Amino acid sequence: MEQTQERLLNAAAELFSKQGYAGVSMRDIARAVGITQAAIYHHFPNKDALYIATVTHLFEQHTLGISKKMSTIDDPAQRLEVLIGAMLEATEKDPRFRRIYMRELLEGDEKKLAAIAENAFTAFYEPLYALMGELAPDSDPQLLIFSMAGMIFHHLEVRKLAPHLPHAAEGSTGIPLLTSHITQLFLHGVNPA
Amino acid sequence: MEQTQERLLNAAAELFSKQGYAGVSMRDIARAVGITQAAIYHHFPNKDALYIATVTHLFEQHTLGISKKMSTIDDPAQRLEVLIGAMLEATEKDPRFRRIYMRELLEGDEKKLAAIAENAFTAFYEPLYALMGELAPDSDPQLLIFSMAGMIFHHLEVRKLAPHLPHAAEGSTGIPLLTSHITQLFLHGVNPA
DNA sequence: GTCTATAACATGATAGAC
DNA sequence: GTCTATCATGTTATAGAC
Repeated sequence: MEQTQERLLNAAAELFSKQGYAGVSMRDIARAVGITQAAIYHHFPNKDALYIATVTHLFEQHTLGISKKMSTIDDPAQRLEVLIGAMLEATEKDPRFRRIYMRELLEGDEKKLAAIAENAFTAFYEPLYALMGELAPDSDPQLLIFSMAGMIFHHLEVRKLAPHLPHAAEGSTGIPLLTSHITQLFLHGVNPA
Repeated sequence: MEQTQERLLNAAAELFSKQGYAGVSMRDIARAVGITQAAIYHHFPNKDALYIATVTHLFEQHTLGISKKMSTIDDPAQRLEVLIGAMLEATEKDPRFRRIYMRELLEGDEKKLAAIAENAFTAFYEPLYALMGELAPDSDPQLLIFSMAGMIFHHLEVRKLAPHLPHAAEGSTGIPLLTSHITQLFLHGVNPA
């Protein structure tokens, strides 16, 4: 069973994303996989390494498909819409990526953030950076990336809160609607002429 | 010293917002205030009660003067810029509110979120809703609010990660620059004609 | 590759002196 | 109101059998 490592990574992703690093014990993860806590140490040297491997694995899984989807499209505006739609779809289907990302921004120490940035994020970041350069050669690409990502993540993150606010929409907000909302806002602002 | 309770709440807010519930021990909080761990139990019956009191206190404190700042301005676009600037400034000056908000979105149960929405957000939410209605009568105000909030929060949240990404900007990104970036993007999109 | 056993330490909470 | 001392439990990690 070489696949134990894979199962560990998946169980860990589920637990860490929901309960955070400190909120999950090695026993919790072992129990989820059906082995004892000590056995984990055959696959990973310590909790920290398991966590970093988990995050890396999760980021790789998620960013790969999106990058591929983008690479076939020439028109920048169209590529943007595909990117936004793909990110929304991916993180709705599997919220673990988005939760870990948010968590790391909240409590990640410098060392963990550096590891994540290097191991998991750089490959995904480059095509985004290029896209923003094409869309708006005179703006700061990083600012644009962060604005886009902030909208995407927050719309999904806020779904649990939204129904409790005044003027709550009757139906739930679907991915296609969010995709076009964010794309239009990003391209043309609040009131397209 | 009746103020020990207040100091406990402030220290707890700082620590919980940074490290999460499970990531903070009663000893950590006690040390930050300069008393022993056992002494906390004179003020709060257990860790859970301390956490809930902390969040409530923080959200009450943060029932913002932002609404007031907005209320004096007639022009919607100008009001938007003031709002964005004020939110950026407030949550940079005291990141605890923003962090606890993000944290509650991540792991808050339905009951807590409902309480937060009603007690802390409704009063702040209404003028935003009105502003979006003025700016874009044909768009969904809630979607616009979430997009705006997502950008604001994410730009500040991502600051720790940004230096580790490729093409990292040389200088740090200041509030005035972020304010104009978000405002312009929100009003006119990526490439204002 | 997984187990049992255990070391070494951290944690939430309580008891009782002052 | 705060202290010291303590308890019971949970934690990461290691050692060694199978």
